[in-house]
Amino acid sequence: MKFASAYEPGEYESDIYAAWEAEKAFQPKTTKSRAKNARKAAENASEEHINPVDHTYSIVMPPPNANGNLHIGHGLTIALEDSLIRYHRLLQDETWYIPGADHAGFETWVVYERSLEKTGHTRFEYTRDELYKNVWDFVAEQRGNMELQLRALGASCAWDDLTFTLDDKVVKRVYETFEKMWQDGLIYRGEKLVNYCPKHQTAFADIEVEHKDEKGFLWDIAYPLAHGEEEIIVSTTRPETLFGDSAVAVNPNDARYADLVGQTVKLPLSGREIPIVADEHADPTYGTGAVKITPAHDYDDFEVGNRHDLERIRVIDDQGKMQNVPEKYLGLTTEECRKQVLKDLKDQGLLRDEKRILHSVAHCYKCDTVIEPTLKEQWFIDVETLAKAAIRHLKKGEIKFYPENKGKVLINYLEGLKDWNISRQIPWGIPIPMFRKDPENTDKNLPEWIFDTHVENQTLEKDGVTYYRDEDTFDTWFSSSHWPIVCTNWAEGEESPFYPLNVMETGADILFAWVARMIMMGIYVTGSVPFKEVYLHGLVLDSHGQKMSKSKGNVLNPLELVEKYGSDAFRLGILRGRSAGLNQAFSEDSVKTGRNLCNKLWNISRFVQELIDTNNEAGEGKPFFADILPANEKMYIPDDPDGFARRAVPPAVQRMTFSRETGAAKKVFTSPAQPNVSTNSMGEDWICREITSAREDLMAEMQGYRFAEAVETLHSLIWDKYADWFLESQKMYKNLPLLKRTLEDILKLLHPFAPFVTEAIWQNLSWTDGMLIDQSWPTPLEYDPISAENFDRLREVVSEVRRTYQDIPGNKKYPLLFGDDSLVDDNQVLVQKLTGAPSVSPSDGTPKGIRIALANRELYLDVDEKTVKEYSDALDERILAVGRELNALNARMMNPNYVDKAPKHLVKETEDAIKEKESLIDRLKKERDLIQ
RNA sequence: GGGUUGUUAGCUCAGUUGGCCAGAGCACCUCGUUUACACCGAGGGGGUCAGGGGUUCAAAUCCCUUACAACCCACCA
Repeated sequence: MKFASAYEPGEYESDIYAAWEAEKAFQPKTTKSRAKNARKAAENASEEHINPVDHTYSIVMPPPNANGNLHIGHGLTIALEDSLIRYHRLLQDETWYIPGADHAGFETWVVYERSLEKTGHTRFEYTRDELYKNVWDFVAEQRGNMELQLRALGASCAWDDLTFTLDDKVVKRVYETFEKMWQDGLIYRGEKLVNYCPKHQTAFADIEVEHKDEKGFLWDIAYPLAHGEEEIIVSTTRPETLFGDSAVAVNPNDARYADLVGQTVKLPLSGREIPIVADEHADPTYGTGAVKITPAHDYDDFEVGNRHDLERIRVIDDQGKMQNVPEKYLGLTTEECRKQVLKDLKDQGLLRDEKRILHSVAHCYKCDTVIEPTLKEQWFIDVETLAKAAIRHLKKGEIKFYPENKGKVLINYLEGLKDWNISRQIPWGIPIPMFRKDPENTDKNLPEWIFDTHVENQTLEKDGVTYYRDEDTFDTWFSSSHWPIVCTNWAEGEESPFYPLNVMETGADILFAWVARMIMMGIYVTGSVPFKEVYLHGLVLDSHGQKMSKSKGNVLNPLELVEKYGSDAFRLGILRGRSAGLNQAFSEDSVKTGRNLCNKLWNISRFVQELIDTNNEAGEGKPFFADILPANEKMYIPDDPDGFARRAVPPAVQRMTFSRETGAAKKVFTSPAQPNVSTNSMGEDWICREITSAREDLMAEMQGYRFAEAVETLHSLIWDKYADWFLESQKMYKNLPLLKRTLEDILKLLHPFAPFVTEAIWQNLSWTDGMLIDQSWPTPLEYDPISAENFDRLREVVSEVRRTYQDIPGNKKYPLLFGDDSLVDDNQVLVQKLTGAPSVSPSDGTPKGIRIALANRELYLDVDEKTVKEYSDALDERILAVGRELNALNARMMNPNYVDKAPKHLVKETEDAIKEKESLIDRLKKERDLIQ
């Protein structure tokens, strides 16, 4: 006996993964990076072993943070993507699942800066280049963890092709695009308001800012007119910025202020004179209807400033301190300055009102500091042409979205997209390859900026002029928008069989930040959309539908669940009850269900193997998998200085006796080497039908990304059908070749979702060869449909007998007698086995005991009269129930419209059902009369 | 203000173009240990598919409407 009585995932998973990896089972045969190997393989291999590449199937992994640990969302991502990949691998597609690691610019930077602070240092003690080097080392120390975790989840990705977001090929591609955009005039340097975090001292894209509703105040401040006694009262939530005011705006239709437009006011506490302008921006119904305009520190005011050509005065510096203000306020923080200004205004009698209000305030998504809209020179992409092209392709339906509505949502977003700020003031990222002319040099004929990729230099000499490198780095989304292009090694003018990707799978929360940008960039760089389909998953919530968060303490760690229940259990669990785009709950219970299914399958296999062993020619077989691979020999020790070197093949794996050769010459099983099977009994025809139809259902479900349904289909096939009925029937009639074949098919069908247990079983079975991961998707099984249907009837009989046993008072089983009933007559042994009846035998022709409540069946339980009487209540209930069903059916037939208009086959079904119910009720009544 | 989603059994969710007595897993109740599995087997209870209206022979499914819940975008001086 090779199978333990319960499946222990911990004993198999890491060894199995190591074996797959050692066999290069995850690498596609032909990718550009492996073209040389493939050519060599083609030379060495005999032709029939090389399967021509008909279909390619590629997915790029959304790169997890190289510096972090995987969370539950990654767990879901891997479960989804790896199932797709493994499914297509079984279909013999040329699959390429490309793994990645993200430098996660800002995220990593924050972690690094925090660790730096702990040592008592700050970033300002180092040059940009030093900092970059330091973070690189910092990340190198950490990374590797993430890759181990991907392996634990079973991700069958092409490790040879792992791409890090700071790899040379990424940087090269990003620079090419940037240069192209620069030449196309899509890049501009602009002084614009940016979302600036004073703590991190960097700007953010709009999308990275979190708006929160907060309690605050609305103050009314009197601005005296420059000439005369009058004053105008403005409403503001930010009195400290009044030093930066360039105007006061009122609505052009606001009669109250009509005669003031064109006059000037004296700014309190400063005395500077500013105009009163008419602008639609001022809402007459809000506050006093007059609003101060601070173009350098407010988005709307910036626009107003443009319309009226107003001065932009920055009064808050990069550190969040006051500047360009009267001596008294200089150097104060915005908060201190606000207090002081309010006090001084109050003292001067200019503070007229203070109202509590609720308003939304922008916060840094990382440190929660209030975002200061700040005037800064930054690099921007003019997104209009990019967005328009993207919309055009989307409207043509070139990308199919799951869920479907996200396509519309995306178009909606692109239509209102504002220019994209791609500068970040953090050293950890890809340097912007632009150099600025020496400010001392005033030669107007020279360009202000020049493009050059020699960013390793801080300065550049050209024609005797010195240029200084821009110190900023790219927004990470700018580089990651190239992900499908870079990972698939797309190149201008060359064939790229793996681009566009078949599907982009990622979180619905980054539809705008990432998916939108990949689409724009893909079209801009390659001329075609970067993927054919997009599957977006929602958030994984806790069991009560609450967002997981550290503060709530409801975070589930995927790796802990893998450790506890196994990788397969986790994957099955997280896919259960989940559909595209929705935020849905998840709990440990669903993982347990997955674990139970794995164990069920394990025991099914154990049982099948037992049947084979005890009924077959004994002896032959191959060594037990667990004997070859000692469980204590773990793989993947990060052993390399740069964190990304390949792991050595463990000796245990080298000892394995698999038939296939290691390397690129992947042996492909083009014609399934499955035994010819034939069916000898109803149950066998039935299971062949069920497997075949489940196979078809699965294919449709995978096509439509209905993962949860696929899992359910498999659960029901394995548990309710294969184990509960087929195996039970095989305890009576054994068909060894069919047992083998059907078990193999089931292993293949489940393999995409539960790769480890299925492979572990495959390795433990005595007759299988090679590795399951390399097998091909099962072909349909042949069966006699009539015979399969007869088994359905037999199942009805068995179920009804079991139900009747349950209903009879006392826990006793009674002999089953059959009259003129060939189905039961022909299958007496099986019926006895399945019902647990003490005996099954022909009746003497006269009804006695309890009749089994099935139409067209002459079956009795040989029950003594006393018990029959006790049972009569249940019988009455049964008669009533059938009567109700009959009434409903009759009512339908009484409706002439139904008979006329409904499809004929439905009407016929109803008629048949009525006949059956009538006959049943007739029999039941007779039986009741007999009892009474 | 604009957009999106959800409301189906105690819980978490399926239900593909309208059509067999509305399904699954978990939980619950009863019974059980027979050639694998108690991470088990057999049987069972439980839903007027959020409310209202409409279209249809037929609606959880299509249309309108109300309520509740969640999310995204924009704005909030």
